[in-house]
Amino acid sequence: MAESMSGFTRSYRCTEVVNAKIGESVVLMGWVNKRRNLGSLIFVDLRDRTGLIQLLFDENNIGEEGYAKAASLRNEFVIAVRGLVQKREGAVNENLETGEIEIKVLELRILSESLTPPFPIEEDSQTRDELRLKYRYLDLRRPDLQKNIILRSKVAQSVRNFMSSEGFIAIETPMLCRSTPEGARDYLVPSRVHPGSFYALPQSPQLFKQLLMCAGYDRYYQIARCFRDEDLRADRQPEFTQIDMEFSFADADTVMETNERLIAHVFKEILDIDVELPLQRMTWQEAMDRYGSDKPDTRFGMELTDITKCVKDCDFSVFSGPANKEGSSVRGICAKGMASMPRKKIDALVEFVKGIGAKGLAYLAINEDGTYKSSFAKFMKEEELAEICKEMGAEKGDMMFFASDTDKNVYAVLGALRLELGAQMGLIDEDKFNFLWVTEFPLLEYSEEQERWVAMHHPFTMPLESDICYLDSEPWKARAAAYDIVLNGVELGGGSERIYNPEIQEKMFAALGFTQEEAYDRFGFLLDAFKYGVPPHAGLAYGFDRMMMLMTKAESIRDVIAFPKVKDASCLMTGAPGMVDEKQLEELEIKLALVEE
RNA sequence: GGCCCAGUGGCUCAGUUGGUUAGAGCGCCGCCCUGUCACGGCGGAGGUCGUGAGUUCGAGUCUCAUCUGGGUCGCCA
Repeated sequence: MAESMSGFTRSYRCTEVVNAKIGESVVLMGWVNKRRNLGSLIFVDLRDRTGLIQLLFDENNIGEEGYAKAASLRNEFVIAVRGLVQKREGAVNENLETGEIEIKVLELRILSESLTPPFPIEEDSQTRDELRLKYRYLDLRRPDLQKNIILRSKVAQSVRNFMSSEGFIAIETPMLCRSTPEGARDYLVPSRVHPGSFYALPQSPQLFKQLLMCAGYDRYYQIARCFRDEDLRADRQPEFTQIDMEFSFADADTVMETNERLIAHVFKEILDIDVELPLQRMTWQEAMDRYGSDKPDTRFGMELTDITKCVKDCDFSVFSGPANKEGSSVRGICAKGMASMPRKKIDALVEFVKGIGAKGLAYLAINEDGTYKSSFAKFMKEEELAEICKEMGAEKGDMMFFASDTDKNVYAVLGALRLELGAQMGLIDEDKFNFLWVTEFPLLEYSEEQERWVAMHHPFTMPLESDICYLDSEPWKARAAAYDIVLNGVELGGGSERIYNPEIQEKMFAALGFTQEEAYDRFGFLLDAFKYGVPPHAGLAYGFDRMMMLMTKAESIRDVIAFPKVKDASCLMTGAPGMVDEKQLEELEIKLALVEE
């Protein structure tokens, strides 16, 4: 039977009862974490979000009836106790924050009973995700998850404090928006008042924050929920949170400088980590050439080397073909001391890169005796091999891998292989936090699917001033005044200077293949706004969930979000998304035409 | 949409080349126990192996399909 807590007022959370409270009469409430019944003595570990404290039930203190009630306690019962804080008579528990004390219970109330939980409520859960997510409210009781969720709150508060102190104004932007044609798929919300019309949930507050700059708010920020109807990943949820900001009268340098201080502030306050400023900066081209990635993990070396010029004239057509083709190249990475890598492991790496889109993987090892072990040496002259080794900086005992293809594919393959080898060889220092800025992204990238150029960042990104001249004739050559902040090989956030000149904006739309009408139909309100006095502006947005993953070293984004969704974007706890009543559809004037497989 | 991995009592797993009543630890239930904290001791309940079909004298074990979850490629301005 559930009892009332009437007359009881909780005096502390569990671990707030410290040694100094010995002798004090306290009221505690929480969950039964563990009971140990010794016959004439019962110990209960009481748990709340702060941790554990031991309760002692002794018939001499609590009476026969109270003792019987204590014996009936089971895990996850919610109880209230009144008692005295005392120094433990038995051994101290070194593993417990409150290990030197315990509560001699004088009165017990069972506020709520519990079924036996479907899985243990404990740290480092071994239970499969499916079950944990179905009973998320139980999973969220586990200390490690509580730690992450509470840390998330602290980080958000730390960000707010910093932004506020820098003169940023917190403004909320709409969740019911207009669907935009660029970018990810939108989540759509049907309008009842306008049958056949739909709102879209925001993929980001991009346009609204730019309009806030037009409106003179000068500096804006928001911890904003965003939505993208795309497939999930270990670090991607359909709804996610951005730390979003925009600056007026500011350029890229101001945005980067301010955000470096934000990062340093948060990491110092939350993790007591000193981030050395200024952060390293690297152009996109340099990042691709050195790491094969626009979000390089700089915690280890093993950088890419371009050997195109070494193999231009060789007889190995896999190399010489791309080596003599515009936009293609041959590049390699050198795994130090891995020459004796067994055949089986090499084959596994070949399979790995095939998954990235490589046709194959060439390798060249220099054995300790100076001879070669290679998949292609037989096609090459001795001096050509020596030239490659020299260019690669390889020595006896080293293993080299090569990719030859379009630059894009070579970067992708070697970038991924580098990370894989780095992990396999234990080169990554997990305690490091390596930040850097990647700058000067290409303005456009070609979409094979849409068979046109699309904005790499978004269509409102300012080209570098020096590259504006390319917009009319060769827009693919233009670089953007865009920047990403990267941490340990993860894109933490990104931003850009924005176009505030309607003429440049129209050129941009033209480069993207929009007609004047299409551009005005979708973004007319923004283009119009630019006609009424718009300050130069720039901004940035962080993926807050990813930031939390890195700060907590979580392997899955689900470990830093209270109620995450699974791979097919459904919620195992609530069953969302679900069917709706016929009546609801009627009101929306929507008829389903489900296609049967 | 493609590829890969997993699915055996409440939880986590084991289950030999397909062969008689499918095992273990934890948890759960009962009894005993005054200082435990992974409490201890004794006893007990509980699964037909995600689902369906097939191969076979015989399938947890092989085949196919399917469902569920995870990872990844495509996708994610």
